[in-house]
Amino acid sequence: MTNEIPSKYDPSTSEDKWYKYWMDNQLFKSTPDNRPAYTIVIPPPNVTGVLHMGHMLNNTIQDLLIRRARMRGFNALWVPGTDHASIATEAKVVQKLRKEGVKKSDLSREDFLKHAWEWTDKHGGIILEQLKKLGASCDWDRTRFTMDEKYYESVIDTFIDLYKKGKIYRGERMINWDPAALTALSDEEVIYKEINSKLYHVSYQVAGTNDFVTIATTRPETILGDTAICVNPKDERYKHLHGKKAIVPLVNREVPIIADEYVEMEFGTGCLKVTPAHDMNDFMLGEKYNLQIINMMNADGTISEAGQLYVGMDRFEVRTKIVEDLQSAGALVKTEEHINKVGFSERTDVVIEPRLSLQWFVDMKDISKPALDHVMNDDIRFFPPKFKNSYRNWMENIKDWCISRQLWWGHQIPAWYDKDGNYEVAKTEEEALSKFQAKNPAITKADIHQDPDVLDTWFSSWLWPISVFDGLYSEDEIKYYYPTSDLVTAPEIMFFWVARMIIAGYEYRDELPFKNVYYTGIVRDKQGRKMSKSLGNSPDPLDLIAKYGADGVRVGMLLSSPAGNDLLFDEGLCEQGRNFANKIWNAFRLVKSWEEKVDDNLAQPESAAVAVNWMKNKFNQVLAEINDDYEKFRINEALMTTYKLVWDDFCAWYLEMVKPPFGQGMDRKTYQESVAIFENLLKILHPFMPFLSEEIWHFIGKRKDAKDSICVATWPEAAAFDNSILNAFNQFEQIVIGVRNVRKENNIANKEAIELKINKSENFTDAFNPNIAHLCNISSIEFINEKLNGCFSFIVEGSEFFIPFTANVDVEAEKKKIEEELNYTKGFLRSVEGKLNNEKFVNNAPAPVLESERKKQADALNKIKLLEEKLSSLN
RNA sequence: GGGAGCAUAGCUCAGCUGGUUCAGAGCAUCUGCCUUACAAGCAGAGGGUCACAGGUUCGAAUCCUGUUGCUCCCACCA
Repeated sequence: MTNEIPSKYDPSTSEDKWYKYWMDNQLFKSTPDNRPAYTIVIPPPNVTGVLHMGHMLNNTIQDLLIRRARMRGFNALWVPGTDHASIATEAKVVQKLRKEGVKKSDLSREDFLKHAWEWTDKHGGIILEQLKKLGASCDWDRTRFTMDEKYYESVIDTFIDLYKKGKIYRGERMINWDPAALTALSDEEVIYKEINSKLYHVSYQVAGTNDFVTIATTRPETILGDTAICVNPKDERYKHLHGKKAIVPLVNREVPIIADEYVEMEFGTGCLKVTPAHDMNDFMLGEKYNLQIINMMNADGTISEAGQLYVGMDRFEVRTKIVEDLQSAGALVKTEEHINKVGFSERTDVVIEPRLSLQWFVDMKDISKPALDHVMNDDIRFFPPKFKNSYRNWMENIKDWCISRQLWWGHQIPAWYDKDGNYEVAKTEEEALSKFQAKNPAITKADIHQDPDVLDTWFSSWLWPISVFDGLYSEDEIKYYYPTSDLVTAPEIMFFWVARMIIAGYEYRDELPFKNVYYTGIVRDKQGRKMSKSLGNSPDPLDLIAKYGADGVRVGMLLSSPAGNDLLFDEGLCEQGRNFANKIWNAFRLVKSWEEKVDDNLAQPESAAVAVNWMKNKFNQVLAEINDDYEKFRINEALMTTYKLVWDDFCAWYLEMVKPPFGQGMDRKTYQESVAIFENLLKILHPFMPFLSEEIWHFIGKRKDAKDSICVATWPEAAAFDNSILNAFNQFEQIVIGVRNVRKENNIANKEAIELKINKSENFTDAFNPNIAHLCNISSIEFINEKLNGCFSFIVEGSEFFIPFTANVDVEAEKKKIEEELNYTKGFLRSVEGKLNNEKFVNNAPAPVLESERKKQADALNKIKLLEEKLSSLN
């Protein structure tokens, strides 16, 4: 029978089968009942995204947590879904249209959105299908999308609510402007890169004199917008200039020379040109000194009419041109090489332009307070906790959130404007109109228009843990599932997303959105580079699954990724996972083969009874460790502990101990016990390896009915364990290793039965005697009270073990070995006695430590005695 | 510039509030084995001044100080 089961586990035939089985039997479905809820909401991937290694790691961990919770009797719900990813998706649609020769500006908003929805329908959900390959046990009937009708509504309601509370305002601010996407970006969407650029020294004439003052700038094109020169008030070099005016070259504008501590005297010339419309800090100076603001650039990065010169030219062309012109005008003093950091758009990778514009903001100061406090006091726990520091740092210095984006794909801002620029925030056009009419009855629909901008994507995803339930389901559902239990995400989006969800949670439910946040690391390649599509160093997760099986990949990913630490990914890890699956598979083949060997006439051998008892205790001991690891989110530890339990304790020791001798039958009791133990192992393996564990589950032991899936099997109950049997096993293990070493060193074949004589010490336990004979091919065990000559021997815990010499004995090698052990033990004794002879140690060390040192001393003395006797017996 | 963290075997990491010769695990490496579940396997072995220098202590990988090297986050100097 066994030979009908292939010796290699083949995931490809089993994985799709079991996923279908889970779906058919609706095992991932959740509706409220009287069990406690355990909820995870997926960090929604971009709707048109494709699964990458980061998703793999992240979702494997979520699946692991949810599967374990399900088995532990929780009503486990994992809510899947996708994010509309406003700017990323819009950029892709624009790009696709461009390839078709269509410009966004040629389309109406409605037509563009039609294309965007087509794109979304075509690519959306691919990633969710990929997650199924991984084994993700989401309740797919609850799949949500941030642009679903109900979700859309809750986003709009939130905006209106915050506006009414005075937490949303509209204001003219310096924002990060993406001149390619033509939209504002939040600070978090700007990537700073070090760039080799040039520092241009340009001289400005001091008005009414023949004096010149030299400034340094990396952006000479902004000279067109200069409205001041600034020096440090303490700077002796420039004191004579205070209150004077300077003439901006080329445009010949007179601007004030102001003094402010902001200027660093050491940098450049210590003299700064001020362009309030095109630099964050200059804007600040502009406000402080009431400077003129000249917006000399258009939205697309070309020079505006206000710039006077180079109108319509691109900002980078102008940079080259203006340098030439400054040179011809004799205003360019010199050019230095300079490394500085320049902000780039995360999405379009063009240089960000600081830009003054009217945008919508959320006032974060008050609403973020509870979110800070509840993380700091561990109401919401972070794993690893070190991330609390950066969280605190960000929250304490939180700035208002610019939430408007000049895009079409997203939640359109519910504000309407009349022709004079007055606005009303309302849910519908009708409502807005009536608000306008209350002030001016003459206004008609034709006079007002909705704000064309949409909201920042994160303004919808910050509601995710609430809004996946909100609207579609009853308030009872939210009460049941919210707060969710654990959130698994990347530290990179701690501010974008995690912090804001916590803020929204307290603002809208007056409660935390989740209890624990587990931060995964970044998946890197062997050289430590982040795995990314553009670098081409990321394997396709689906290829990996095809090669190693989903279980193999899951194990591979989890083996080396402690919370918050980066995962250095290497295919070897998946190989290890696959090998582990195969090991379990073969253990299954062995146990399965016993099924038909069961002989009711056979009594359970004593060795098997001992092994079963030990294995049960061992299991309980390890289970306690694993449960503890899970509590602390030490997932890789839980896996490694499980791995060793299965591979070493179960396969290498237990199965060998209960395996009947060749050609003999199996007693029913041992068989049943073995199946029961195996089933328990499968249960703790299931969160790591859902497919394999399900496959074996159905072919070992009896299943009640079709729905008797391991997914819903009960997690083993933690039970007490007997340390004495575990200690006895350790002694037994050393004895077996001792015998194996004697065999190996002296070329005694395993097939050759040998005699073993034991001179017991008081520490010797008899519990495993039958197993020694069984595992080591011992023909007879005899207990003696003397030293034997002419034997190989070894010592375990004071007991001496003798194996009669065979023909090919190497006495010298044997002596050398004993001498080595003797030296080691003497050295050990010296170190122990060194302590014990130290008066200060004896006086200061606590009693238990002293006692243990004394015991070590006694044991060592005894061992030395035995070894010396042994050595002399060989002479 | 501000903040956080890290440095232990070739690699990835454990090592909790100082106390087993405390220096560990897995992988990798090496040496034997196709032993009737598994060569995707079995049995063994080697491998580390715990970054460096001081200090506290009877005792330090563990606590303190400094040095060096690395990583991340935040801010952004024209």
